[in-house]
Amino acid sequence: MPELPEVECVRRSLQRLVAGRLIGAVRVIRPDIIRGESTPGALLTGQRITAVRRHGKQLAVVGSEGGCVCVHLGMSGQLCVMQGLGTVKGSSGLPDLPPHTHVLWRVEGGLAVRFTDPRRFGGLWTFGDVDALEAGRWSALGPDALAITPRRLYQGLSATRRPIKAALLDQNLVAGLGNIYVDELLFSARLHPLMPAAAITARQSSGLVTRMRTLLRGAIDRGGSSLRDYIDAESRRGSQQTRHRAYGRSGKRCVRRGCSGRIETDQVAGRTTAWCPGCQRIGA
DNA sequence: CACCACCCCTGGACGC
DNA sequence: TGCGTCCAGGGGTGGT
Repeated sequence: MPELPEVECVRRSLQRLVAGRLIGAVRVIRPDIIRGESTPGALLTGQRITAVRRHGKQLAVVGSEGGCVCVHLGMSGQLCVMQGLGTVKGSSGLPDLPPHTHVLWRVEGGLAVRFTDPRRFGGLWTFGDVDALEAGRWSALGPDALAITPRRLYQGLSATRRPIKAALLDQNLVAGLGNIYVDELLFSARLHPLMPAAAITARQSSGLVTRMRTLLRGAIDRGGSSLRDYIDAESRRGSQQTRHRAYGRSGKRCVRRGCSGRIETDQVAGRTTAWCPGCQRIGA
């Protein structure tokens, strides 16, 4: 579900609400979504949350004893802070949890953080420390999409024969873009999704980096794209979906002034891809 | 090595 | 109302 802007919004809301607080207990409802050690200690019980970090679409909750839990939301995952758990609710003494809640952390101050994921494409990965996460799970990821340099993107794109859409979706090349934001980025840069990645010029590549930053930062400012079920850790929806110019606009008129094209869709790199045949070109 | 097809799961929208 | 089909923002893996 979530791409870089949505994951960053979750990170910020978690940071605001639970950073500095002590994790009191953890309840694991579905153990099979956890990879690595799944003891209470590995899940940060007894540790204070010192930071919530992000690389691409992945989050890492870091504990005061060095422990680290990497969270990947997949397509349908949510990390949500629940409030008002200071008092006992219901006869069971447990809060009403939404379906598909797999892990629940109790946090100091009557709070709880729940990980919910109906499709279970997401999951949790525990590490002894941040270094182990970076040397392990995050080591193959490319630079974060908000930090990649024009030179690095150019090198990455030049080295593959794939269409540019497939290359930009590859998290090992650049981390954080998904199907929505790649289509929006290519629309913004007027590049056709089937253009061979290696055909890009250094100039076009640095233009892509500039547009990528503007697009992603703007989306973060608007709280991300809420197409169906995306909400941040405070259950807030975003509004970036109202700004999409290619994604989800199949058959509609291109919004560019002077362009008479209609948005077309087809499968590229196994994903539904939307572009304007009028202003997105393979060459120049 | 690089790439593609396929698989993993559930829920919502739609057609009959 | 109910059932079948298709589709969805994620990634990993095995085969060519």
